[in-house]
Amino acid sequence: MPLRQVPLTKRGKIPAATVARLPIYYRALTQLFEKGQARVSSEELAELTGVTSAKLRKDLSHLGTYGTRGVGYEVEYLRFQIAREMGLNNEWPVVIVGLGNLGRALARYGGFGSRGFQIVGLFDHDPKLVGTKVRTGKSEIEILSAKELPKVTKQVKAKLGVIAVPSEVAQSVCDDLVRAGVTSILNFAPIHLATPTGVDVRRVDLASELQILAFHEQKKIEEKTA
Amino acid sequence: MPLRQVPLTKRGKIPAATVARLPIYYRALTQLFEKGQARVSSEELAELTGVTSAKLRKDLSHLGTYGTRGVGYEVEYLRFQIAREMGLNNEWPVVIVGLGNLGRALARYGGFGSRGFQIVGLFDHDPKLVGTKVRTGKSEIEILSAKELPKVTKQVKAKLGVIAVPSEVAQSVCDDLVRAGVTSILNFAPIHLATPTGVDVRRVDLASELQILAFHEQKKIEEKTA
DNA sequence: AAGTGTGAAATTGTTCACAGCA
DNA sequence: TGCTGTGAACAATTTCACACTT
Repeated sequence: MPLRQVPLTKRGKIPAATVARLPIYYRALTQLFEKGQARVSSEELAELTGVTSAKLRKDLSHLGTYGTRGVGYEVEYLRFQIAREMGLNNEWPVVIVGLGNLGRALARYGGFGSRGFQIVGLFDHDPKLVGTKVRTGKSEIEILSAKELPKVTKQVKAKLGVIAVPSEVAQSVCDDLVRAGVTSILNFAPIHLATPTGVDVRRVDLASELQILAFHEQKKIEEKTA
Repeated sequence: MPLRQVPLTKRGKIPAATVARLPIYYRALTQLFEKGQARVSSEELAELTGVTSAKLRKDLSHLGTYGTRGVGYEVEYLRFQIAREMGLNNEWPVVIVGLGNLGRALARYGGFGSRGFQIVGLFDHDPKLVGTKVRTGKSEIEILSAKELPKVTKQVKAKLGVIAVPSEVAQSVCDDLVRAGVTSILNFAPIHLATPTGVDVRRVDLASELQILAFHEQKKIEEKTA
């Protein structure tokens, strides 16, 4: 009987709403850590991240009991626990498909390269782009033809893929990625991608975000003229 | 007593979760419209947008009763109603602050300029960028010094602002925008912005999205080794 | 005394299932 | 007959408030 792996947490499923907030907490804790602050209260961390202190405590309680009553949380320790829970101590290989304005911005964006993610493949089907190089965080990386996608993605064992191509080809790119073994996709095309179960897709839609804000703006105006 | 404005809907507050999905429906309806399809069922539109048909019908029921039992929805009519509800028939002036990789990608991104949003101001404090021009959808627009932000933003009456600057200066840029009359902010900096009540902020955090995916990836791996 | 951890209550969002209309 | 619109059941999330620990 093999020795059972030490459980990462007290094995309760973490609610999706909580998972979506962990990166924000992680970010704030990193700032505090870099500032040299050793301890933080739920009240202070909540303030910093724009949630209520009760919500923050409830969120953290799903990971384990990492605080001290009457005192607060150790910044470094809590930061480490969140990183571990989120898998940020691993280095995740990521491929990006589509290197137009947005794709190139993403490739160059330091935030990806720096924390747990390494860009290992850039693909585009525009012959003018293929062969050119893009400076990502630390290194330069060459844009490959979209035809190379299946082979290269399998080779580097990338499980995470970013889609930054026009809507019309997004589904077909998605299919290629899934066939190549990608099981988590960040989709910047403003359409719904059909995927087999087991593949996670998160959509980031820049125009939608503005539209949601416009909706609220309109409500503000209506209130005034009501 | 002035004549009361015709109410846009049967005046019930639309749930936030529904509002967040309206842009997706709108997008799909636009596609159908451009394809020349006149009618659509909740089942078909749901499929296209990745929601269940029951959820879709419930969402639409908050706007009004725009369908026909036994038949479905008129694509063009429903599209118009959603656009109206979201304020997309207005043209919203938008300013973008920060024209690094991401800001420039946003400025050039056709999706903004095309539907209901017009970029009316670009600001950066890097002297190397100030004075250069960026091609947005239809026109070219010059990057102005961040010092001009308060004056120009007020002048053009922009209520929507996009923040694409480094975290360290995001709060101060936010304060400037709010003072200049902006009441809705799309924030790409990975920090929480403190704003007065009445100002809406939506945060889009690219690294967070990848981290959430990494979390799910890790769970998949744990399942296999469990 | 201070501040976490957590049941219980309240709120919000989703799914079900079917009445009602074209 | 087919498909919408919607109450009612259910599920998820947030908030409350306080027992508990240091």
